[in-house]
Amino acid sequence: MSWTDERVETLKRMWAEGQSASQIAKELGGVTRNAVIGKVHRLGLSNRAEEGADPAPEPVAAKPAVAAAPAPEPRPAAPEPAPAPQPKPAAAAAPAPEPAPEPAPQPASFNRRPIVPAGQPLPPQPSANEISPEALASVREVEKRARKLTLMELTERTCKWPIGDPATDKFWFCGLPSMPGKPYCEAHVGVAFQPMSSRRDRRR
DNA sequence: CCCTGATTCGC
DNA sequence: GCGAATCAGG
Repeated sequence: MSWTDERVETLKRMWAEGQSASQIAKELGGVTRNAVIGKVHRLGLSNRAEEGADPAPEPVAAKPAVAAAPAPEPRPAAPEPAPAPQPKPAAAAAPAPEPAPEPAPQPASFNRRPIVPAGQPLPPQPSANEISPEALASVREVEKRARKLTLMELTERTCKWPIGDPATDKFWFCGLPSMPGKPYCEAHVGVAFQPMSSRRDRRR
């Protein structure tokens, strides 16, 4: 495999999106993460910091709150890392039809209903059970940081907790590092595997 | 161990 | 220019 313009484009885009070298390598295929990193350096885009903006520390979170209610910040607007609107540098004479990937417009006749996959491989949703407030808060927090992987992107070590409605585009898998030997990340393990007890003492 | 990026250096 | 091997770290 060689670094064609197209592949370099993908590399640039994904790197700008903050994807890891290994993820990019996986996407491109035929190259290792080393190759990707090497290319990144040769292209001189090693430094992901674009502007002289603040160093913006990584959103360190995820610790399931040991003491004191976490009181999760009501962060209303999901920042959505959608960067790089691809500044088109004035394409000269080219008409450039631009394929425009329209995301399947729903016909008005489309009847939406609360379809639930019925399959039982899906883990219990947080709302379906009594979850400890800590675990719940942790899950909410972690879902904001989900890597939003597709089914194909899951590996043995990525959290397979589904997020969103499978019937819509708003569906993905958590994708954060899973606990060794478990299918989910720490937060989701917390809500997936319950001791099952809470309602045991319902006295008659 | 799993993963990350950074660097070196023979090709 | 390329990228495996290696280094340095989380």
